[in-house]
Amino acid sequence: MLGFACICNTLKDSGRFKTVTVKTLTKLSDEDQAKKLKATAVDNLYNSLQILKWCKENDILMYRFSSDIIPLATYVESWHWWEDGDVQNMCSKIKSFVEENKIRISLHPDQFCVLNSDKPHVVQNSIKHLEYLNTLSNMIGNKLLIIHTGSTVGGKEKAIQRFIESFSLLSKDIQSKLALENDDKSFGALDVLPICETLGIPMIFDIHHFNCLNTGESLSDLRQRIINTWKGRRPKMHLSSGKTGFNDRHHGDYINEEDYRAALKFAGEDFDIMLECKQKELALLRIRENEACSHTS
DNA sequence: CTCGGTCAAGGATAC
DNA sequence: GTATCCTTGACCGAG
Repeated sequence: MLGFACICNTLKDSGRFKTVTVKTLTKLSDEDQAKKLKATAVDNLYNSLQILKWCKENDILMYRFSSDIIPLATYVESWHWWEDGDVQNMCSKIKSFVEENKIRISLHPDQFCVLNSDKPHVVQNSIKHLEYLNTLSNMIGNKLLIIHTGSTVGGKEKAIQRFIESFSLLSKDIQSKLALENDDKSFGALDVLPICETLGIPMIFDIHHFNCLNTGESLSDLRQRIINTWKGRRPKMHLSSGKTGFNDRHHGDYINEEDYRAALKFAGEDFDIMLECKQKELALLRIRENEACSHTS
């Protein structure tokens, strides 16, 4: 099964997300601030639902939500978004739709969520960010929050220890949703696997990140260990192509043929594949077209 | 209207 | 320490 992330180009404006800047917000009265934040949040939730419906119509049953649905979620104290009736209403519509259609959903915190930072305030902010995403997750029926290990300050060993310490500070609810993904610069598959095994959380295998960062380990050696971290749940992996070549860290617009074949080979019958390329759903549709062509020829 | 500098949030790197 | 870049999509002020 294939899925895509965040934006749906096909839906034009209703396939994207709006946000609010602090600069704009501070020019408004308290009342107008709440109005603006609410209008944006409800709009973003509505658009998320439109994308899910589009997915269903197109037989795409895996989707990753934008993490920016609630604007300035952990920054503004004046509006309790989770207590807003209209927000709750939109969330429950999303939750029902996801459950009825068995769509596999997930959320990624942004890059500034660094659980293993050496700066205590950064860890606190990261936990706040995860708490926001966890609350939203419970409202829309999401069970998977995918994060990276984070910083390497002080060396990888110490950084991993800090990650494990921060993990222990999280609520059980958040812990049960977290999955850890290998990255392309610092923490490779062989760094992430032991952390996942220690903490008992699933590992998201990103095959493009693996291509950018590995120490010569073979895919076949990793495969079963990764599957084991999912403890019977169906594993999920990420796929993208380098913009200018095999191990260019920048993501390309589409998935190229060789990368797709390699991912399919790794996935076998076991993994769902989340596409992470610039052209989102268009890349997924292109893969399908190519497969249809090769079947008929 | 379009364009391009800017934006809550962190980190890595070079000096 | 400080400056600068990484990186993403949308904002927003200038023209």
